Amino acid sequence: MPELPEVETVRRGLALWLPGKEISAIEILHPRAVRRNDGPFLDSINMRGKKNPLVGSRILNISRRGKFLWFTFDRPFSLVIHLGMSGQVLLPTHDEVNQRTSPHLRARMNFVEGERELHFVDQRTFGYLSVEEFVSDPHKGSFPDSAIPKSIEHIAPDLIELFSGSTSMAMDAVKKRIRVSDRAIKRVLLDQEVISGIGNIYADEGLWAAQIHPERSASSLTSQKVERLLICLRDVMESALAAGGTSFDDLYINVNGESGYFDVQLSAYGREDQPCPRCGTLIQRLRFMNRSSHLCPKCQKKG
DNA sequence: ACAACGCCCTGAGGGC
DNA sequence: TGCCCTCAGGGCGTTG
Repeated sequence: MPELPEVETVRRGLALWLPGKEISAIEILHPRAVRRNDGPFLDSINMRGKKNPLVGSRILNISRRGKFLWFTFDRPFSLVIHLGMSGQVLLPTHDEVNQRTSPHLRARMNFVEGERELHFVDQRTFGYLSVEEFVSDPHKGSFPDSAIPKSIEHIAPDLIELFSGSTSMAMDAVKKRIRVSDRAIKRVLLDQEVISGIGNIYADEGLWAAQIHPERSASSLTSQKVERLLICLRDVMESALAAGGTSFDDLYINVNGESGYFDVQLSAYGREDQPCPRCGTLIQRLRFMNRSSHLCPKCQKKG
C-alpha cells in the first residue's frame, strides 16, 4: 500500500531516468486509468483522433506531495499520478517488455530517447493518471514561482515538507489544527487536508511509537504529545524510506520491480496476536473507520 | 461549516 | 472442485 515512503521511493527511481526525455507515444489500456481530465484538457490523454498534448512534451522534473506524484514538462501543464492501493510505475527496458508484461498494465508511455518505457500497472484500479493545469501552491507562494497541479491544491503539505520547513505551514499551525479537532486522532492523521502522506500502515506505526490509542480524541492530546507523535511519524517514515518502503503484500514495488524491506521492521501493523516489541503484550486488531487498527492494549491506553 | 458514510476495484483466502 | 463471502483501503462525491 503506497504511502509517503513508497511514493517517494518511486519518485526517486523515476527522477533518475525520466528528466530530459521526450514523450513519443502514450497508450491508455483501461478507462479508469485516466481521471478528471476536464476543462482545457478534456480527454486530453485518451485522445482518439486528437493530438495528445503529452506527445512531444519533454519531462523536466518529478515532484511529490504526500501520496501524489506529478511530472512537469516544458509545457504549462502537469501529469499527476496517484498509485491508489495497488498502482505501480515501472521503467522496463524494451527487452523486459518483450519478455513479460503484467496483465494489469493500464497505461504505457514511450520516449524518443533511451532503452526504457514507462508502464502504469494497477491491479485494483484505484490509481490514475490525469493531465492538469497548474495553480498557485497555497502552501508555498504564488503562481508561477510556486505552482501545483489543480487537484492537489487542497492537499496539505506532508511530514517531510513540514520538518524541512519548505512550506509556509509551520509545526505550530499543524499542531493547532490537530488539537482543535474532536475527531479520533487516527482519523485526523489520515485526513490528507490536515497533513498528507500518512496511510493506514504508518498511522498505526506512529501511534504505536508515540503510545497513543488511535481512537483517542485529538483534542485530548497535549501539544507536547502531538509534537511527539509527529516526530514518531517522521522517524518511522524515514526508516521506511531508507529500507525502500514497505511491501506488505507484494503490491508495492519500485520502478525496477523490486520490493521494499520495511515490512520486517513493522511493530504493530499486521502483527495481530504477536508480542508488542516494547512490552510483550499481544498486539490487538480493532475495526475502526471500516478498516483495521493495530495497537498494543497496554502501551496505548484509550482513557 | 464540518464530519461521516458509501462506493470504486481485484485477488487472496476461508468456509462449506 | 467450486461457489460465495470477507477483507485489503485512498480519495472523493454524497449525505447528514
